Order: sequence, then structure tokens, then C-alpha cells
Amino acid sequence: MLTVPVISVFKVLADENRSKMVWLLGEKEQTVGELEQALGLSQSSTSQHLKILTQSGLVSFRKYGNFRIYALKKEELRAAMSFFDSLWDKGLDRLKQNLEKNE
Amino acid sequence: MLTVPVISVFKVLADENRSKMVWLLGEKEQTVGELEQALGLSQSSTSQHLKILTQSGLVSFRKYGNFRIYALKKEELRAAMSFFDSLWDKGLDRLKQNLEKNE
DNA sequence: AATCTATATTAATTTATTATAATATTTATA
DNA sequence: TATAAATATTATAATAAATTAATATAGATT
Repeated sequence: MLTVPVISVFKVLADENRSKMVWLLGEKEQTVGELEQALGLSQSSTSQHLKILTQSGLVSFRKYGNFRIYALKKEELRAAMSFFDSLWDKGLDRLKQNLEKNE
Repeated sequence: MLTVPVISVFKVLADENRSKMVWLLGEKEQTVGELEQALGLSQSSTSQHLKILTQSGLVSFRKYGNFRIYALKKEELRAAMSFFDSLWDKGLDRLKQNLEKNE
């Protein structure tokens, strides 16, 4: 079951560093240090952003030694991104047309 | 062609009043006064939010007398919402093929 | 145990965003 | 043309969010 409070996800993603983190984590899971490097942020700031991302339910982490390896929870992100879908999903026919259009 | 700077759309939608406006406009186009009523905002605040939405490319308006009728640009919103799709679309080609085959 | 490494937390400062109040603009109408 | 209605704009005050700097913790290494 999905439990992300969807509206607030936009607030979480509103920060460019956080949306970049999500993007990077979409490629592969990463440690705090790796994200810090990739984004050119301070350790503290990186950590604070990761806390917000974790609390929002969009990412998770596991421990490995004294590292933390963060990962994107894709299904949660996907649920958030489909929040407005009812506005254009009048049915599967439409989906099919769209797939064709986006060729 | 779509021209929304996608990342910043999350910032636009981060404000709850604006995401509600988008939602309401998804149902049907509305005047400033109607949105003002529906959201219980002041005239000024409503107008300022609509300016941000318009500048982001997510909504448009047309004039009708001294009214302005705002409308959601669904395709733009949709493009923004599909920003992360590549993260889970590995099977999309396959889905598309199936839809075509089952015609 | 002492120390080092990776990360977290807290407090203070800076910066950005939102709401409010006042005024301006545009169009309609008497 | 004077006034009213709908909306926009601008300045300012209030609030929230991000960054920085300092300190703390947890696990690893000596």
C-alpha cells in the first residue's frame, strides 16, 4: 500500500537539490557522501535534505558500516506523479493514443 | 511543442492554493472571482497565484468583458508530471507493442 | 580505549515565499 | 464622462525554508 501524502510531495520536490537527488537515486542508490559530491552541497545540507526526502516517504536507506545507502522508492514517486491523472485518463483508449503520439 | 521548465513546476505546485487551483481548473475553466471564492483567498492573493501559474505555463486565460477566464493547460501539466517517467518506463515499449497487436 | 570516518542534529543566519493593504488598470454601463 | 466591477500591480510585513557553522552520534580501526 502507498502512503505518501501527495500534495506535500510537490513541496518536497520543489527544492532543486532534492529533485536532483531523486533523479540521481533513480539511476542507482547512493551514499550521503556521493550525493554531497554530485550536488556540491555541504554535508549538513545534504543530510537535512535527505531527512526531508525520507520523511516524505520518497526515499529509504539502509546501513552499511558507517555509511547510509539511500534509495529511491519508485512506486511512491510514481503514485505522487499520477496525482492528476484523472484529469486526462478518460480511459485506456486515450492511453493508447498517447503512447502513439509520444513516439 | 511543450515548453514548461519542468523542475520549477514542482515549485509552482508546492503551494497548496496553487495545486488546488490547478485541480479546480482541471474540472472546468473559471474566473478569478470563482477561484477566489472556492479557495477563500483574497482577491490580491488569488491574482498573484494566478500570475505564477500563468508564467509557469500551466494555465492560460482569455478575456471576457472585464472578466478573465482561466484554464488549465493539461498537456503542459501532463508533461511536467511525466518528468520522472523514464525511471520506470523500462517496459513501456513492450506495453505499446501489446496495445498495437491487440487491435 | 582512543581515534577516525560517515553521517545526523541543532541553532543561528540568510534568503525566499506568502499574505495583506493600498493603489492602479481595464472594461462596462448609466 | 463619471462611476462601478473585475482584476492586476506594487510595497511591505509576516512566515517559512535553506544554508552555514558547530557539535553530536554510531560504527570502524588502531
